[in-house]
Amino acid sequence: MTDQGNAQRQPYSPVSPKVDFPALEEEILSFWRDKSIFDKSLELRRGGEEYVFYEGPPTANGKPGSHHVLSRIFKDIYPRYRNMCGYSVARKAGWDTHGLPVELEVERQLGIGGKRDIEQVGIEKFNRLCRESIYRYLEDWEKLTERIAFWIDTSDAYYTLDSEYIESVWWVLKQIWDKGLLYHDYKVVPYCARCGTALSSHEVDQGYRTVEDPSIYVYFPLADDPGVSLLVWTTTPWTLISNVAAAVNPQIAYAEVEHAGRRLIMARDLVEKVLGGEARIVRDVQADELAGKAYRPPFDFVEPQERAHYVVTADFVSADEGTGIVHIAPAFGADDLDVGRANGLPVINPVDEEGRFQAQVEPWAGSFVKDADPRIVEELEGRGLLLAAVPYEHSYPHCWRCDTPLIYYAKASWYIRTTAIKEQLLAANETVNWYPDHIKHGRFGDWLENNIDWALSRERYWGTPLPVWRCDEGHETCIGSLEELARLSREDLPEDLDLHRPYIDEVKLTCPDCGKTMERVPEVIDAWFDSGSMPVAQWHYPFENQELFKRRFPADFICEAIDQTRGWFYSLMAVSTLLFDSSSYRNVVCLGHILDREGQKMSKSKGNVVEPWQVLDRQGADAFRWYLFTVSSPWYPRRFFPEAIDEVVRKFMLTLWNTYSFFVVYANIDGFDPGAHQVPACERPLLDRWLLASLQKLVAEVRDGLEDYDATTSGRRIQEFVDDLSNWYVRRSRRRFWKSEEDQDKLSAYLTLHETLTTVARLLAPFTPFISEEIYRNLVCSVDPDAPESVHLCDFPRAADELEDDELLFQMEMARKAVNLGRAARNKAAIKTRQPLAEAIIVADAKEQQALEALEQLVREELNVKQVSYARDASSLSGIVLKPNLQKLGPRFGPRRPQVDAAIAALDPESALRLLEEGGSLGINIEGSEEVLSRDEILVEEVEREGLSVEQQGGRAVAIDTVVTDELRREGLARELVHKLQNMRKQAGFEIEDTIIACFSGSELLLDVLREHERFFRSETLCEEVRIAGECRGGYSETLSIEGEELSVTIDRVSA
RNA sequence: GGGCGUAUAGCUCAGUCGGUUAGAGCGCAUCUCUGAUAAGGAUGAGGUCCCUGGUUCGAAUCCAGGUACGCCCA
Repeated sequence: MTDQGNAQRQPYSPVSPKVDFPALEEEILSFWRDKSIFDKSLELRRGGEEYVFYEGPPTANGKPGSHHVLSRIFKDIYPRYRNMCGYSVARKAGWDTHGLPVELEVERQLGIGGKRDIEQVGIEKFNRLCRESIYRYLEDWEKLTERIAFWIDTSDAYYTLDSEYIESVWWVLKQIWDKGLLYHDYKVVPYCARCGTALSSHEVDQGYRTVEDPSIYVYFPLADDPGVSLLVWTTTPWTLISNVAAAVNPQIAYAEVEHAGRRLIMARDLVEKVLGGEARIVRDVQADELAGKAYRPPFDFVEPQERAHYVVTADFVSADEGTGIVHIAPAFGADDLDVGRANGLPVINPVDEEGRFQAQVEPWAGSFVKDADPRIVEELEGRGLLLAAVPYEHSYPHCWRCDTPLIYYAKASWYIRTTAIKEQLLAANETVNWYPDHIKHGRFGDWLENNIDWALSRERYWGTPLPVWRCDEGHETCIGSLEELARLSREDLPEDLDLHRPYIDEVKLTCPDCGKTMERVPEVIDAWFDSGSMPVAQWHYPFENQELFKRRFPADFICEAIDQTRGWFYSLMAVSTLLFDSSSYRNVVCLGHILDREGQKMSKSKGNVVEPWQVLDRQGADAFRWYLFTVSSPWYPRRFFPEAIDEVVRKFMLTLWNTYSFFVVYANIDGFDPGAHQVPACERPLLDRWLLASLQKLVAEVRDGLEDYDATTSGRRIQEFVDDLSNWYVRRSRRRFWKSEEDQDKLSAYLTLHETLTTVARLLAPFTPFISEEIYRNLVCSVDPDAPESVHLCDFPRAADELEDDELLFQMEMARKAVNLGRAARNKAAIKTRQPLAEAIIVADAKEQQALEALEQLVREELNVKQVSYARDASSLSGIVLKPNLQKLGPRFGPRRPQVDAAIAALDPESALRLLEEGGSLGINIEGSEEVLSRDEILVEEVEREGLSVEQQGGRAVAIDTVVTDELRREGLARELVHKLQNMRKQAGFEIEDTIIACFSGSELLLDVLREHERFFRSETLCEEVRIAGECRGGYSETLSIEGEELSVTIDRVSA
């Protein structure tokens, strides 16, 4: 260590207390880039135990938002932590590139809508545009990913559109096919006529809206008795054209009713609700009696091929609403199709794939079915078949992208029979740790319990083609590899065959069964199947990387938002259970959503979206990360707005930064090099040992938290520690760094603070990778050329047992509590801390007293008292006064009462009270006569003892002696002078280490104080010379006013 | 319509097994400390612990029903 004042060797880069975090982060980003730190961090741990992370591929179909920052930083922190713990943690990025959202983006771009338009454009061009659209947004994603320091290898990303990826997905499907679990069947599905595709259930639910539809009551006259009609209710008039039956429930009681000159049949319980009071019940009717009865259908555009238009029975018919008789159109309802199958009813479907009536429905041919509703209603009314039409408000699904009302439509689709592996799925789920754990048997477990077959196919263009080929004979084959495709192909495959449509559709196969030509079925598959296949497909398994796959299956950790329970969390588990009868992940963190300031969901349409760049450019990525890690449990929905981050910056980032900058400022002044000195921890002062003990506890707690995927608790603990570090350790130690002697005490302080800051930097590395890198590089790399060049190449700290010291932690806790109470007592007495006082009395039991005695000097300094003494209980700190109970004594003594008052006041309150409480009699002398007072004639009031100020809380108490003697006052004035001079130095713009000359004139009292405390004054203010009433030339002058005394002061720097 | 989750100070959040006067930070007011700090300390104002009912000696906490918001499903 060099002598202060000598030529300085500054070991560290100077640090400004003012810091621009975003600019700092940009510098660090380029350091990471230049030195390939991420790659080095992977290389460093190669060969270590694998910790496997799977990236759930985001759909790069738009710019990333704040919620993506949330998921990406949580995906970042645990792998970073494991990497620092020595695990080998590969981080392969991935992109979900297929699916309807991409197609819609391109449709918008082209200004077209619907499948017919797309086919006019041409599938080739359309799919090319889809591919380009993905790459356009990828750049935004990669930029954000780098900026928030999500370390993931985007250069080695998997893309679901790659041929290798598709080949693996085909292989997966082939496995399922071979198990007989892939099948083709008609089902009624929610269908968007505009997009020309069925929607999966998770797509459907995104578009429910409350709308008003017509609901109508229609007469179905009985064929053999047209005077009597079934009364049928429906909210989809357009489906009446496809009506083939009417269903009744055997459990419901029906009745024949007379109403407005007609005879009607309907559920008995609904008569009044539907028809009102005018209806008259003619007779009860059993459902059995109705079954089989034929009726006249409302429309006859289509001639049914099988027997139709009669009453059937079905359990799903309810008497909650409508009429208890349900019209059946198997083409347009799931229940209807089931009933139709059970009764051999025909499927009448005069609606094309765009949702328009076909030519045979002459009056409305070409109309979208729902648009035809009003005209259908008019027609029915005109023919006297309509009882009533009333507007009906209900929640109806709309296409989540184009907002077209969905229709339920019988379509042939491909399914995976996941219901066949339900037990295996449930068993696989048992092996998974869910965070939060209620998801496991709650939302996710329930979903598995109620599993339905996976509707796999989509009648679209931009997706992984379904690898099933079919010949005219109806033979089908599923292709599981390119090799197999080439083998069965009638022609040689082009070298660089694009496996997407339309190219794949041109590949014709030879049927292995009959030798005829096979063509591919037209469907592509659900994009969720792509992402669910990533454990194998990302490695092009099983065609390559068999070993790698084995090592990296299943994942130790995945992380997505809560909405993925039915999305990726499910598709991953379903695929791996189908293939390997195992879950593909062991731990899953399930994040909540980000809401706006009002707790409302962020959405473009509400305009309440917070753009991540707003935060990144202004407050920085570390602040953003720290906020999201620590503000609340990640699985709770959290409210978010940019100002919320300001607090994090002030409270945490700047506190840490200033502690760091404090160290650098003084270490540079002293040329402190940690490598050149050693003071064993056990020989360091108490405060240092306390900080180190406290740090060990922190390290252990942070590790525990991160092991348990709880970054929030770990982060909050670090924040508390940094607060203690800055506002207790550094504040308490300030003069140790600042003093001019260079002894073991000063060295200990430097060593302790250096060790602590570098440990905290390593602890923080997974949380806030930028600021920890800055601190580490400046504090470690500057002085140790052999140290790793980045904090991210360091080992995560381990608690050092030998530094732990629970007793010391307890002692400090006691001391800090005593100090807090003592300060409060000062405050109450309005005596500023700068004024020294004689004594503080602390109430403590024997154990606490022992603890306090160990830290007594610290307590004395903090409270600025000359002496600390102890008391066992608080009663000794306060006094009591006895007062006459006027209500009792007034009547008793009358006019003599003032003398009674005086006599009571003259008593020694403590002993008098003791006497009374022990049952003795208290005698007083009133004008010569002895009077005895009882306990209830006396009131006891507690008062503060003269000359003491007491503060207590929860059984603890501290009193301070408030008597300021002249000597104490003069000492206080000396400190006041020092304080003012320090402010002057700051005002004058002097450097911390500048020495000065000071000249004074004015108040004799203050000049006296100055003479008396000159040594103290000079050492505190680095003043080489005090000139009283002397001449000062130049420099900086002020006239100080201290307690009404005026003093002119001039200070000047002593040139070096 | 059903399932899951959330609701505590103006704001952001803690609150252990049901147990004393429900806490912290921010913000506000008053005071105070300070040659690292954009900071620190003290005090104060600020609470229908979402509502209703129940269990209990005792409920923010447990139970039932509701409300609002979010997610999932229909």
